Amino acid sequence: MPELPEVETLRRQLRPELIGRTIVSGRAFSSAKFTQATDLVGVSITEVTRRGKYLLFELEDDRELIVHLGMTGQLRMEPSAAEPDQYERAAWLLDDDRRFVFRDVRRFGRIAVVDAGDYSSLPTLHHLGPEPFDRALTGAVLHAALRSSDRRIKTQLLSQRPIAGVGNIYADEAAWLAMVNPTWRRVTRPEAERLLDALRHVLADGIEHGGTTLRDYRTVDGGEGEHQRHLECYGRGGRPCSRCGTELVAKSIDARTTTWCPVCQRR
DNA sequence: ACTGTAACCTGCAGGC
DNA sequence: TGCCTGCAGGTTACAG
Repeated sequence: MPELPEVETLRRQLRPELIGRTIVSGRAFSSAKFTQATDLVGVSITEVTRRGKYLLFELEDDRELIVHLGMTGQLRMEPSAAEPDQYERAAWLLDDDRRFVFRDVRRFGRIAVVDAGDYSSLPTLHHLGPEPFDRALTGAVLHAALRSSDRRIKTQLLSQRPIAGVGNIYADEAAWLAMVNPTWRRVTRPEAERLLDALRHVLADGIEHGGTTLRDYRTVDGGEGEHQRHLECYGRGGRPCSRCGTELVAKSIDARTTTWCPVCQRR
């Protein structure tokens, strides 16, 4: 499910519910990916932040609870009496008699409890690139980052190194908007400028629309996002480009389906 | 240090 | 109806 707009939507919804709440107890599905959820007893949440696709719950004891949603993760608030379903992977009982629940059908998600700021156990977070809306991230900075590798632009974006939080949907959307071909291995400085503008544009739109619900993604209240109604490129292979009418092409690029317009996204 | 590939999981849609 | 294959918002371990 979850790219930056989906995770940011959840962060904004969870923050007022969780700040100041004390975790009474935690339970977890019996897999090392989730069992650290049980390490939190009698500790309160002081802030809810985000880096890329990672949700960070700051705790009063200078630790952080980190949640990554994988492909199918969901976060919910429930009354403590609610029946857990078979896909619940972690749940925390709060001092207001509600449960904060992590549900994840495919179990690609992950729960970690770390000392504040110590991300060495999560390689992608540890080496995460700048936030898309960080003012220090300029076209020149993105250009330099993309030049440091010969991998395809799409692959580099998905690596989380040049910029944080971009996944398959928003990578295809931004490349289309910027008229940059995702299969290129190098971009010019002006192309990098356009790509950064486009990334910011599609991510901001995604947040504005509460995220993209294709299958599993749900907001905290169980609702769907709206951004799937605004997609111009992702998932539209074989259909006409809304800019020029040419049939969009979909091919597997480094094992991820990638869609682009062979006319607009051409030099 | 970097890169490509397989692996981790389950559900669902489409073809036969 | 049922079986089989391929595909899905991601990250990470491992081999070269």
